[in-house]
Amino acid sequence: MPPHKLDDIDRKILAELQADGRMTNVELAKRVGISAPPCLRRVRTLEESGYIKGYHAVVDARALNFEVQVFAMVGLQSQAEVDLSKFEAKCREWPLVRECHMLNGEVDFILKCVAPDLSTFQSFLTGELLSTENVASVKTSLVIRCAKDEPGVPFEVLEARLAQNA
Amino acid sequence: MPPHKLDDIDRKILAELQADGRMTNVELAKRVGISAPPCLRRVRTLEESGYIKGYHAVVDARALNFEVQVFAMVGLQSQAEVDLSKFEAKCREWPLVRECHMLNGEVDFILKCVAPDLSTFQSFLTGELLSTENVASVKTSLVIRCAKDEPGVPFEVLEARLAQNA
DNA sequence: ATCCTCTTGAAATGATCTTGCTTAAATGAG
DNA sequence: CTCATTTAAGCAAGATCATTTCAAGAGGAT
Repeated sequence: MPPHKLDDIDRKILAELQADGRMTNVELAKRVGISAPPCLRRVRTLEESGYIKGYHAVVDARALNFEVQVFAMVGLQSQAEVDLSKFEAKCREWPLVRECHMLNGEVDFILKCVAPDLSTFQSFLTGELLSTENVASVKTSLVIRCAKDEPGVPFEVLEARLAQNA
Repeated sequence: MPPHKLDDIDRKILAELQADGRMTNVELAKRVGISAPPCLRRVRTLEESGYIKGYHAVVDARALNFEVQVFAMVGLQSQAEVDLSKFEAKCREWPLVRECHMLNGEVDFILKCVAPDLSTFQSFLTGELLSTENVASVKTSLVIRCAKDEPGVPFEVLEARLAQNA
């Protein structure tokens, strides 16, 4: 159910819910300029057709004593599809690994990891990551601080493109 | 208002809302084992004390024609605090840059970027990023595919640690 | 022009949110 | 150990919101 042309209102809904996922439907309807029932129908449609993949609360990791965030650049020995998939499956099992992206270039994967402290991460690194078969090299970088963290789509850019094509 | 000791119920609430940020309060209350009013009070407290930093809908970037995702490793010439801050401010202004993390090691920053297509990204890269003062080097890697993307805290790990300390 | 389809908005109903109050349990001082 | 204090739970009520139903209007095709 992927196609389903979006109109301006749909995009506004997506932008609003991306900014505040707990907004009530009446508030959302008011902001996008339609009444509540059609607004709710649109939201449901956007959910069912996959434009909205879920809703999440952003929890402060540091407040929960996860002090350490690390990017790990991983190189594998074999890049055969089977081996790539095996490594990805491992990543999905490791709770400390929150993101796993396959890249082009010299590095095969980049992982974003969290841990309560450095020693916890180190034991994961040596005990799990580095001792996984097919892992050739791992280069890690500690996150000192985060200047921006806004996952999602820049709707400003999207609107600009649409205005241009009109 | 950062302190405010969390108990088991609070952690359950955080875990549930991280998994489904749009859950109704009565459903949440049922899951964590208390009635609705105290549950809502706890959620409000968690929000006000900063444990919950916000709620967001996850929008499918690809469905909105953002086909390209790139990690950019940036090195600066000067690492004086003023210059670091200047670069971070730039990143906050660039809509294509969704995340900006300062790292230790040879690379100063890692950026996660999105773009509708490669050419859009390339013009951003050459026209903006590379022509910014103080930027010494940029190495980019295209994301081929994403095997895991679960921002947030691994509550399984948190619970395991607490059980151990008990 | 007429029918068909699709979407909207108003109204109604049921569920949820939210507040104030009461009560019970936990904590500490004497 | 007892009592005062504090903290949080549950209950009940009104307000708000979600969701369904349905009639009406816009747009397209015949």
